[in-house]
Amino acid sequence: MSHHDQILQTALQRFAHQGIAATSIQDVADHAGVSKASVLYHFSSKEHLVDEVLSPALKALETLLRENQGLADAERRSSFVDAFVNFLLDHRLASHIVVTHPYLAGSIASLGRANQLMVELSDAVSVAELGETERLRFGVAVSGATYALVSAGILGVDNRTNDELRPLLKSVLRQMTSLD
Amino acid sequence: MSHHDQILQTALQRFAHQGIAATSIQDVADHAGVSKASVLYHFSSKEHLVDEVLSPALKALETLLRENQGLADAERRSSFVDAFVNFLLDHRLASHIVVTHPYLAGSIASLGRANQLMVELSDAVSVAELGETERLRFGVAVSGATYALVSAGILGVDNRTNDELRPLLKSVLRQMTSLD
DNA sequence: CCCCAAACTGACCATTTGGTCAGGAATGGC
DNA sequence: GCCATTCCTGACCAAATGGTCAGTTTGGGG
Repeated sequence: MSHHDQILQTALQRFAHQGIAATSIQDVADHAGVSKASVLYHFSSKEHLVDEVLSPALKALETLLRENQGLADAERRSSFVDAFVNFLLDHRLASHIVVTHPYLAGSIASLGRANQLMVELSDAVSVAELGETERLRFGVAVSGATYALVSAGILGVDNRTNDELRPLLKSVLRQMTSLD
Repeated sequence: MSHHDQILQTALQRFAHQGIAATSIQDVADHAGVSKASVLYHFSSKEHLVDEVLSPALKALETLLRENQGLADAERRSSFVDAFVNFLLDHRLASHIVVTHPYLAGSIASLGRANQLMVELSDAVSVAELGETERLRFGVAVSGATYALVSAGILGVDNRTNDELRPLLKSVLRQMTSLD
């Protein structure tokens, strides 16, 4: 693997494991086996490094949102639940980073964008015909799935493989959002 | 208000608003209107300051856990849901801090303790008689409520007062955990 | 009024941070 | 073999951080 990609992958793990603020460029460099100056050669600043790290997850989230506009009927909400679970499982570390850094949204572009997408996502869910209770239920289910997957150990769930987890989580979310 | 309490209250807000790592002692001092040395006079280190800030929420969580041992039957789970919603609404900022700083659990005692309590809490929920699906559903509901309340704006929910939110959230959680 | 302990502070320190820069390897096209 | 471009690094810098300390202010009890 190229140094470029090695740094990206290491940074993803370090940011998710220690938090962005507590992860210095030096720390990323050490764990990636390169010099600190090399990290800054490939990614001109720490902020750009975070942006590149989150980029794949952001693209996936944008696609998910584009393809699930207006979840008016139960059928579309059902397909949305499936797609969202897939997204979470495919981008667990990136989701962890986004969820645990709401306060950096103002200073790091990609985190701001991620939060914006989450708002759009909740808007898409909050179509008028759903009542207040139903909206809250849907929101709690979606954010619950996010947090449950993202937080280590709390549910004793993270020692499962993605493939074990996928159908279980989809089933639970369908029940909770009254899709079954 | 005494300087001591003024610093505590300011620190709670700053930690929740900016994250612990990104909030310097100087920052807390400035916003509290005291000197940095004064902060370190009252709380001998940043770590101790965090501990004191989280202390009331931790005590409340310990009480909640003690009074809801073994949620074997539906009745007890019902009272647990109510108590947990009350806890979240009474300690929103502290919950925010705990939820967004899982990676500091190893270096800050109170955050470690908070995570430990969350594990105990999920253990208490995971009684044997509940099936795998039910456990996951209960966990998603609880963590969903946590995250929904804690994350600003995502659900458009945080401009409500606690008193508006309390019955709504309790109702939703009861539905989701099949208590109604 | 005096005194002493508690409260508070400015100055200071070692360390770490994000970032710059000038220069040294490596690499591929000619 | 040579050259240019890309890759990579050690040395360096200004700023900020957590924390110490010696000393000043403050306020209540005798």
